[in-house]
Amino acid sequence: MTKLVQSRSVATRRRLIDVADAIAREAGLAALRADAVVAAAGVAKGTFFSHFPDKDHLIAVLVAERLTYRPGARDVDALVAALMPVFDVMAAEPEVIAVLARFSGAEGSGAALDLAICDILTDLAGDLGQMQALGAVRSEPDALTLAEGLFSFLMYAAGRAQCSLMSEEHAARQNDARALLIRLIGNWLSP
Amino acid sequence: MTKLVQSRSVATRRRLIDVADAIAREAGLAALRADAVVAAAGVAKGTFFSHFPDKDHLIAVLVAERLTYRPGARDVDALVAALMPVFDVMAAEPEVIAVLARFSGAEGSGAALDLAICDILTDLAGDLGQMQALGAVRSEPDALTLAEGLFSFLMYAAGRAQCSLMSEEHAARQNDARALLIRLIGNWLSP
DNA sequence: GGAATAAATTGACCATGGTCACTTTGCAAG
DNA sequence: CTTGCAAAGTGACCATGGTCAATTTATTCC
Repeated sequence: MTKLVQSRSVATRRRLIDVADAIAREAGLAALRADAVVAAAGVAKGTFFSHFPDKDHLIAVLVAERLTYRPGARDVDALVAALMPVFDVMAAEPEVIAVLARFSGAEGSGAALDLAICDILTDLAGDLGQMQALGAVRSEPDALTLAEGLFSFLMYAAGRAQCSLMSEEHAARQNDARALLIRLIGNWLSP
Repeated sequence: MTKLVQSRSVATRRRLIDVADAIAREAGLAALRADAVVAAAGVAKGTFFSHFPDKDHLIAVLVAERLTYRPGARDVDALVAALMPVFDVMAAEPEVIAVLARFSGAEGSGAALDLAICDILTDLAGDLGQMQALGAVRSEPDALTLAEGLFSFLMYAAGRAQCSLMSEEHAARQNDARALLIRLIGNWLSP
């Protein structure tokens, strides 16, 4: 009664993801076209959508592979530093937030992304638990709740970082959002 | 050098919004089709997109009109109660979150939605300022920062409330998300 | 090997959002 | 009134995401 997946299938799936990742890194997620992926991967359109319910699910996989949190922080500054790579990925392109907003909740929708987020929350909660024991952060809400709060700040600040305009002003907004994020985190964790 | 907008134009725009709102309330935002709006409003497709850069901008207007916060809360419980209508709107349909995620940041993108959110943040900050003076909430971060934190919790919890499945399980998730939200808010505001 | 069944893939086709060169309408000055 | 110009509106057309009945490829069992 198991599904029985052929190796050919996982290879095709892998190829689709890799090709899409290459295009996305080259031209940005916004420029990702299903046709282009399909052409570069050497498969038909239908194959794409038999592997992913829709394009966003593929993007979710790409985003999931980008989102990584390195655990080990034992004070707030280190934690903030460790969260910056996550924030940078979130704030880099509007599509990331769109996909996060769509899949960050409903278990079983964005599969890969769900898992990635879940992992991050777990790792974060782990670190926060340690920090609570050390008295580095407030002890009142449980570590997981603290972690969820942090994650919501990340998403909010990343949304704030988006800007339709270019370079200079964009950089300014990024900094604004980063400052906002750090302020929120500080106040959220302080004992 | 002012733009000079004809009354005919504002009438058309209003009609588009009203028609779209009617359809959205009847069949849901997900079922909103540009063609349907255009047909019901009695205008051509091009007119739609000369009034709104894309469909999301129209949806943003609809959402903006739904989002309202009644100021006046002087303790945390009252505040939570006052935020529930906002949460309900956010959590009602996935499209709401999508549009919020896209427009909640970049000033000048979602115009109407930007303003609505800005209003809410201002009103919230006002109430929080009063509450700080009364000692009902922590006084350390400024009221606006507290308000932004609350808003980020709202969005996060609303995202969590989404579920691909139906009625019963959906209701359960809604409650989970609501409990999460209340927990986050409580810990965020407690002195 | 050769059915029989299941998994994977195909590509023509459709739905829908969005564009743009052109037409029509409103308005102000002569 | 008419002429000129800007605002508003039009609809054929295009781009792209997504569908599905039909086809090809793998696997299992005899």
